[in-house]
Amino acid sequence: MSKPGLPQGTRDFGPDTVRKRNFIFNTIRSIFELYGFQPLETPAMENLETLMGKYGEEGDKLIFKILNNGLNDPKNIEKAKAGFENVLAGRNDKSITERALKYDLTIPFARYVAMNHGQLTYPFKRYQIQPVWRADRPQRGRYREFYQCDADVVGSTALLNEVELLTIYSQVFQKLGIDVDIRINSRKVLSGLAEAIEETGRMMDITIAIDKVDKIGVDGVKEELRTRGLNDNKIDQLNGLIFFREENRNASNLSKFEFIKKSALYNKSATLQEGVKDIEYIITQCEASGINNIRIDLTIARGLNYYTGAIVEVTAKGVTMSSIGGGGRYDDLTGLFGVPNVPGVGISFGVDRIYDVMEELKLFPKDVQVGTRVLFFNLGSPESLAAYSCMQDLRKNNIACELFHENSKFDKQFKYAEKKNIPYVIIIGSKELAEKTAVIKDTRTGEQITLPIAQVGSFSFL
RNA sequence: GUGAUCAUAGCUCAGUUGGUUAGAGCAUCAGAUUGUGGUUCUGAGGGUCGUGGGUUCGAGCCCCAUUGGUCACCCCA
Repeated sequence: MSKPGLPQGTRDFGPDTVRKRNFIFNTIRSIFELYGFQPLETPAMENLETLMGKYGEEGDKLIFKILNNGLNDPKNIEKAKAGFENVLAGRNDKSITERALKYDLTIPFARYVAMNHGQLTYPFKRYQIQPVWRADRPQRGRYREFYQCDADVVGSTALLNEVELLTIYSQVFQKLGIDVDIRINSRKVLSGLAEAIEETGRMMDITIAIDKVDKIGVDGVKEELRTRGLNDNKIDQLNGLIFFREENRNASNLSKFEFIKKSALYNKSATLQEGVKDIEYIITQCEASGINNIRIDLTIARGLNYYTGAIVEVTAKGVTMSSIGGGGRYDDLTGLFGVPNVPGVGISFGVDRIYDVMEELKLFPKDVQVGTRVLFFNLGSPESLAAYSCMQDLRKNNIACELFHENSKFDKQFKYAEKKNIPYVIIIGSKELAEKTAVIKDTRTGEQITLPIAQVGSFSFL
């Protein structure tokens, strides 16, 4: 038997980590609930065909496929061999695999909406907190199993939904203490730009290229556009807007809008105008309610295929970590599953990256580590029986406590309390037992008081 | 999927051009100290050097493969 291990890109979470993660989950969940979203859960696996083709070419490659059972059954072997040839040719084959681990929460949600659209009350607002899996090569901030926390609204085209979702972003990150940039763009703007330079078919090429401006700079983007088949004339037309980002990074949103509207391309595409107006509305509304960390950014693209309207991406300031949240509007996601005309918009929180950011910036409050509030010392048989009954009284009052498992030295029992970050110890020894008292000690301050045992239950362990 | 880099005690790491029984700090356990901890002192346990091959008289060190971590690309939460 060799040493046990974990599959690449997966992790165990110890007690401390789980508590910190729960702090994030609880924060997000409470805000989702506050805004009227309802919980939903879907299976870890979906039928492969539900997922395929929804995330772009790259996305399809990263879907974890599940091998069918019973391939070695004599009656399946011939079919499996033929199917495997198909797989080797780079295609999927139902005789080999027909299920896969879910890749995100949005597509399974769309599948759910399509299956239940008759029963749902629209607009349907749901939130979902579950793991997803991607067969990516792991690196910083990238895992093969990670949690997403999504909130989506389907059945409404109102931009008010976008405003509300952005408000949720703002509020959650404020509660977590993370200073963030929320960048917004619209697929309409991107496709409008492609339309304006008469390259409608190259919209993805254009967006992928300009999305890299942070990394490779303006000249790099131009080169990338060139290799993706745009001629210099068209690149120059886009150039103004690419430079727009570089040179006016910190300009106000208002001046950015003016800049875009002045652009020669603006009048060439109704889609572009529509996109700009959408964003203008969203930002104006957000700013009106005091949210001022949303910036228009023409270079965010978002890789997922299904977005059609506003798109948004959240990054943390002060750390080198890619986006910790993202989302956008999709006009017809359920159409892929046979139910047309159900528009939606949603956001996602990447809990694992949020965790990494909070760890790096030391943003977790100290008290998330407190589980047990009171440790009863074990000082012998009759003493521990008295302690046990006192402890049960506290537990009835909802105070988490435990009795040290054996009669060990004081030193050892104190160290246990210290390690587990337990704020109070209660000492009932032979002297206290005789006097029917207990010593309550605050391990943080070292202060201690002696109380009659009967009064311990009414002590406030803060 | 492509490329780079790393892997030595529970943790963080030393380990010289390949040379005898592989070290330190922290942690753990025991004792100095049998009712008030986090200090100090003394001692102890713990590693077939990620795994599998190879070169060599001899490998923690060199070579190949493999697994895992990290980083970049691709892409993304």
